[in-house]
Amino acid sequence: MKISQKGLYALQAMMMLARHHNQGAIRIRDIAYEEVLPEKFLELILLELKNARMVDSVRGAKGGYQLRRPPSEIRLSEIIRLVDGPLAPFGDAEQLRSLIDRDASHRSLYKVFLQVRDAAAKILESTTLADIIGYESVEPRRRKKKKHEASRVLPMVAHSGAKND
Amino acid sequence: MKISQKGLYALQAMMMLARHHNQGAIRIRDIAYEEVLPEKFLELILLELKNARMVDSVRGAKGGYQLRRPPSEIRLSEIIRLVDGPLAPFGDAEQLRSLIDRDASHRSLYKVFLQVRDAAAKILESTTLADIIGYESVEPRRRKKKKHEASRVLPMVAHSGAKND
DNA sequence: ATAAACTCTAGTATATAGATAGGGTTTATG
DNA sequence: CATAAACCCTATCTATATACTAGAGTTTAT
Repeated sequence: MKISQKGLYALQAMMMLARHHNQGAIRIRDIAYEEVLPEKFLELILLELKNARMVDSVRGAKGGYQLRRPPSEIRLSEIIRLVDGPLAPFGDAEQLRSLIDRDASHRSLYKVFLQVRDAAAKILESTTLADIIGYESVEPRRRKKKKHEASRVLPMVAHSGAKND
Repeated sequence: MKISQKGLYALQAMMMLARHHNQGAIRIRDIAYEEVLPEKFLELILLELKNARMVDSVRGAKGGYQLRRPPSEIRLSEIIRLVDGPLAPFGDAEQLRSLIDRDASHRSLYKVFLQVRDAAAKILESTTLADIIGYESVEPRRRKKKKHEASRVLPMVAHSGAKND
């Protein structure tokens, strides 16, 4: 899975709308300004998000966009899948499972691909917009922090390999 | 990270060479035939693998390619990074760490990207060619096949709101 | 000498990415 | 009810990447 510039814009726009949740409709122009995104391109992205029923639009003067569900119910995986396609590094999960069943000589390779996909899915399906917005939202209820996802303030600099990619 | 067709070809070629390790130089033609890959395209890929010192070539008549190191010392991550670039879903690990340090308003988002990258790296850096040519020997886990999803003729299906990615 | 085989530089067709342009439609508001 | 604000929608454009193909050049076994 590759997250494109467009995918990043979509995530940023959704984060912005999450920060302004239940403040009514937000204009494209304001999203573009606050997140520093190309306005006309953002328009297309928001249209796509609307057609996917992740946001609602209000047309006409005083119009704009707003989240259709609370930030805590919008997973990063939804946004990424919509804009950039499957989370699998090759094909999609169903294709991989099919190849694992049918292609004996590359079975183990496809199993590894599926492992990678599952690892990504696990992270992106369990992270919501509420988890990643700095917040101070007008949301009535506070977000509860789960113990096992301790707030890591420092960057994870000590990871597996020494490589940068 | 996205694995391209070319990346898949590279992995398949390396798996073939691993299966024939220390059987001397293998001709491009034989790799292409056994793995069913376009010969001239494969030629370019092998050249790239050679320049990256992952394989050795023997020129002239009776020439061919062979692995430079034993299969157990060649990680899938090396091959993928060479052909398809960084494992991170966006940018590379160094860029992400820099963004985490500098871009306060998107810090948490980039942290998630880095988590995804680390998860992929963990898998791909710990899996070697020896692990995946194993001929059912090293079976990490069995996939159980459901009967109703048995035969499928894999269409390259466009992604929509599917659950399969 | 010759043919087998890798080496290397180009070229090509198609798709995707990342936008921009502009007219159409809807709606608040005075 | 006129008008401007704002979303809606289709079209177009440029650059780059992807997935190959072609062919001349070089090396080496026999």
